[in-house]
Amino acid sequence: MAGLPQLTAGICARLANSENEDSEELFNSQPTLQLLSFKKVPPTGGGNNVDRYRVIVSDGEHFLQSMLATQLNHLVEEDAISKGAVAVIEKFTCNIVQGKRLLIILALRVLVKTAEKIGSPGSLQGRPEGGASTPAAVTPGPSTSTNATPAPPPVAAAQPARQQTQANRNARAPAVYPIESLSPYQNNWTIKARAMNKSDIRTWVNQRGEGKLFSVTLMDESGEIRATAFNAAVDLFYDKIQEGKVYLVSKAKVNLAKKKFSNVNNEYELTFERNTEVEECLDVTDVPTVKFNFVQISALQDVAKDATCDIIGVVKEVGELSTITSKATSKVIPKRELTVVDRSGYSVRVTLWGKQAEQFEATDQPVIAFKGAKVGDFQGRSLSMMSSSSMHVNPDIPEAHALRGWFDAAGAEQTFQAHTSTFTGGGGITFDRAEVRNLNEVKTAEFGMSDKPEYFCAQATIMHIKNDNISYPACPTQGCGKKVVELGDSWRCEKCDKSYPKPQHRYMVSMAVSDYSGQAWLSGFNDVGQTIFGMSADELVDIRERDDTQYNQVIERAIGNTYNFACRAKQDSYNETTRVRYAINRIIPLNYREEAKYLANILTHSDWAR
DNA sequence: CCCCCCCC
Repeated sequence: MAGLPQLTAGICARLANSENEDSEELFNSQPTLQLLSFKKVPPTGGGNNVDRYRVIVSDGEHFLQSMLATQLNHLVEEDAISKGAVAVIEKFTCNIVQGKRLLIILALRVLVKTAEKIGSPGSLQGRPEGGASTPAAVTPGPSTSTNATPAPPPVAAAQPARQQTQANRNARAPAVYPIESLSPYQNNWTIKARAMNKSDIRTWVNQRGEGKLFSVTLMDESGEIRATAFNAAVDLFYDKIQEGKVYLVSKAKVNLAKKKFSNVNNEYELTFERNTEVEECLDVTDVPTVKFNFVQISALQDVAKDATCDIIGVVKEVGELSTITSKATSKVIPKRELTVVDRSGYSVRVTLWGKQAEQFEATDQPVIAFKGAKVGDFQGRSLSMMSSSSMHVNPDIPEAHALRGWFDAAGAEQTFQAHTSTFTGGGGITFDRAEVRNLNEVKTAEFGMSDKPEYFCAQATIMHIKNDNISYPACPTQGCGKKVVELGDSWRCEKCDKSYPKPQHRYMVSMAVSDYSGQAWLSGFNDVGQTIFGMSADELVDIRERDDTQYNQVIERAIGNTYNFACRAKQDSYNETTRVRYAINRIIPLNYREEAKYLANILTHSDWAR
C-alpha cells in the first residue's frame, strides 16, 4: 500500500456544513477523496434512460454520499475507476436532494484506479450520508410538506466559486446552479445556460384542447436540459430567447422528462411559466457552445435508421425550394434538399423543412455542421432535420476550417459516392451484430409475418444448395438483369426491347443454412452466388456444360462454409399458400480476426470471466 | 398541456 495519495482529511465534514464556510476557498480546494463504492441508480420511471452512479466518498475520517455527473459515467463503465479508487475532485458542487446533502462530482482526475479502504471513515453526526440508514429518521424527508420546509441552507453558498463570481457581476447576483443539479425537490435556483435548438412555435389541437408551444435546449458545463413554453409563456419568451445566447433562467418548473420524446440527456425538463425569469447574460465564459460528435458521411451506412447524428461537410448543391403534402395531416410543408460532401468521398442529401427551408440562403458552398439530424434510408442513406436538430453555417471550429481548405484545394473537383439502396429500400443492408438472431428465433418470432418486410442478421453455415436451377439467362445490359428468352439464334430482352447474341447468366440460389439453433432456407441473387462459388454464373454454366463432375465439385466446395448474413423476411403467397421467404441482402465471408476480437471482447466484459 | 418532424 506504499505510495497511496494522501486524502484531504476533514473535507467531508466541511462540505456537510458548507453553509458556514467561505465557499470560494472550499469549492476551489480540489480535494483528494477515496471513492468507496459505486451503485448504479436505474433511470426513474418515465424519466430518461440514462443510468447514474451514486458514489460513497471518503476523506479517511468521514464518508459522504455523492453522485457522478452523467458525463463521468464512462469512467465507471470503462473500468477507469472502481471500488476504492482515489481521485482528485477537480470540480464539484453540493446540493440538497430529498433533505440530504449530496456532493455532485462534475470532474475528477484518477490517481489510483482501485485500492483498499483508507482509514475507518464514519458517518457524519446525525446525517445519514452513508445511505444505509433511514433519512426520514434524522432529516425531514421529501414527503413532509415540501414547501413548508424552509429551503435548506442556501445552496448559493455551495456553488463553485468561479461561477458565483461571474454571477456576482450581474446586477442581482443570483446563485448560479449547474443544470446537472436541478431537481423537482427544490425550486430556488438560477441556471446560466446557452440556448440551443430553439424550435419554431408549434400549435396543437387534441381532445384536451388546443394551444401553442416552443422548446429550447439549455446547456452549461454540467449538462443540458430541454425547456418548453406553452401558450402565454410563448408570447413572453419566444422573441426573448435567441439561439446561441446565454441566459440566466430561474423560477421555471422542473418536471420529469419523458425521455422517449427527446434525445436531450437529462432526467428532467423545464416548463417556462408566467413568473419564470429569463435574462440575457453577457458574461458567457465557461458556458460551452454546441458539442458535436461528427460521423463521416461514408459511415452513415453503419448508423441505424431513425437515429440522430452530427455531420459536417461542404454544401455541394442547394436544391430549389419546393413543398410536400404530409400524408398524415395533409399539410403543405416547404422543403429544400442540400447535398453535402466530406473528405470520406461520400455525399448525402440533407432535407430542410419549413422556415429553415424557406430562409436558407445559397451562399457559395459553405461548410455546414448539422447536429441531431435524423438518419433515413431513402436512396441508401439520407438525413432530415427535425425541430431538435440544428444547423451551423461556417462554424469556427477546426473541422470546418480543415474541410474548407480541403474543398477549395481539391474537393471541389472530386466526384462523390452517394449511398445507394440494395434493392430493398429498407433496412438490413449491412451485417450488424446487434441484429443477429438465431434461426430458431427467426422462425418462432415469426419474422416477416407482418405486411412489411422485416430484417435480421445471422451467422450460419451452408448445409445444402439446390443445384437444379442455380442460374438464369439474363439481359447483359448493365443494370437490367431481366430474364431473356431464346429466339432463333439470339436472346431477347422484353424490357430493353433488344436482342443479344449471348445472355449473361445470373445466379438465383436457394440454400439451406444452419446455426446452433436450427435451419432455414435462404435465397440469394447474383452477388450471393459469386461469393459462395467464387466465380461468375457464366463460368459455372460453362463448367456444367463441359464437365458434370467438376460442376458438382464446385457446388460441394461451397457446402460447409460459414458466413455472416443480412436477411429480409417477407410474406409471400404462391398457389394459395402463404409462407415467409428469407432473402439474402448481404453475404459476408467470416473475417476470423474480427470474429475473434468480438468473442474476446465478450469474455473480457462478462462477469463469469473475472 | 407537446411528443408531429412529414415527400420521393
